[in-house]
Amino acid sequence: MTGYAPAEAARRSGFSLDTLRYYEKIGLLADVGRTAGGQRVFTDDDLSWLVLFRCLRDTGMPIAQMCRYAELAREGEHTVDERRELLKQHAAQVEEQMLLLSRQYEHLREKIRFYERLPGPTPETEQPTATPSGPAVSR
Amino acid sequence: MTGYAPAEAARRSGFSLDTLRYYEKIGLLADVGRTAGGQRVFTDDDLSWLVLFRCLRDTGMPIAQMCRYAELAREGEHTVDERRELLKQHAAQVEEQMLLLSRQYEHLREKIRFYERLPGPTPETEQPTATPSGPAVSR
DNA sequence: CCTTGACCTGGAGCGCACTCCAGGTTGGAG
DNA sequence: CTCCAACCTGGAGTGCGCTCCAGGTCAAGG
Repeated sequence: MTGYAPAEAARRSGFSLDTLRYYEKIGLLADVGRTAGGQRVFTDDDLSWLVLFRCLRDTGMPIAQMCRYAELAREGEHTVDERRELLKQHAAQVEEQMLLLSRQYEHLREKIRFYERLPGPTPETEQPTATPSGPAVSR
Repeated sequence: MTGYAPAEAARRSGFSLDTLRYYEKIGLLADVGRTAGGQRVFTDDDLSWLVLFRCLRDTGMPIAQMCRYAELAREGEHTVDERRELLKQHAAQVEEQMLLLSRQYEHLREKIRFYERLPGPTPETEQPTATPSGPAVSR
């Protein structure tokens, strides 16, 4: 019921005004209300969509796919299966992403440990990944 | 000692040929060897740099920062402190990133659970985030 | 020697997700 | 009623990280 002015919606969603307008322009966020004079009024429903978009965006979903999802949702109840599948597929990709990220994070930590084992600028050779910890070549 | 042809280096590093050339062009990868005729020859050292770049890239470090790191490394041993700090700062950002990612992943899972609780296309209203699970507004 | 596939260069182009701008309108406070 | 900050529109511009291209060169097998 409560309506939010653009600035307030931006503040609450964490998206910029321009991004909100952009999302509407490309049809990601549809049917945003307007005042008589044409200024946008965001509802709680719009806000919860934005929360979802933030979640999907933060997890790396491309905008095109978010559009697809939103479109399906607008099409009605008979698309729930497809929507669920879309989200499940995305979740699987996020899992992969998390795995890769934590693996690479470990490499990074190892490299930092290497730097911490040499207290000050020592003489001698410098290799980038030559933390003596295994074969340098990955895959 | 072993030298790798461009295609082999690409295969081993997982970067495309174009990307390897690009990295050299912008000075990220420096002093790549050449044959008499001008064709690149990658060393194991180059390869280990590429492994590092892959790690940093996969964890979201912008190229400019990788360049900074590489430049420092080329400057010599007196930059180890700065290099360590650079990596530590990045690691901190990666931690944040992982936290955000897993939090948003949880939201995603919750949404999927919501979809799984409704077995087939049910009638009635459809709300995007209206998993009855708390305030919709996240900030 | 000839062929052919891998390689070279400089530079243009691309896809994504915004972000910025000019020039005009709206609407609530005083 | 006046003011001015917040808003509107369409469209151009940006930053990043590649990716592609044309037109030429290299080098190993036959």
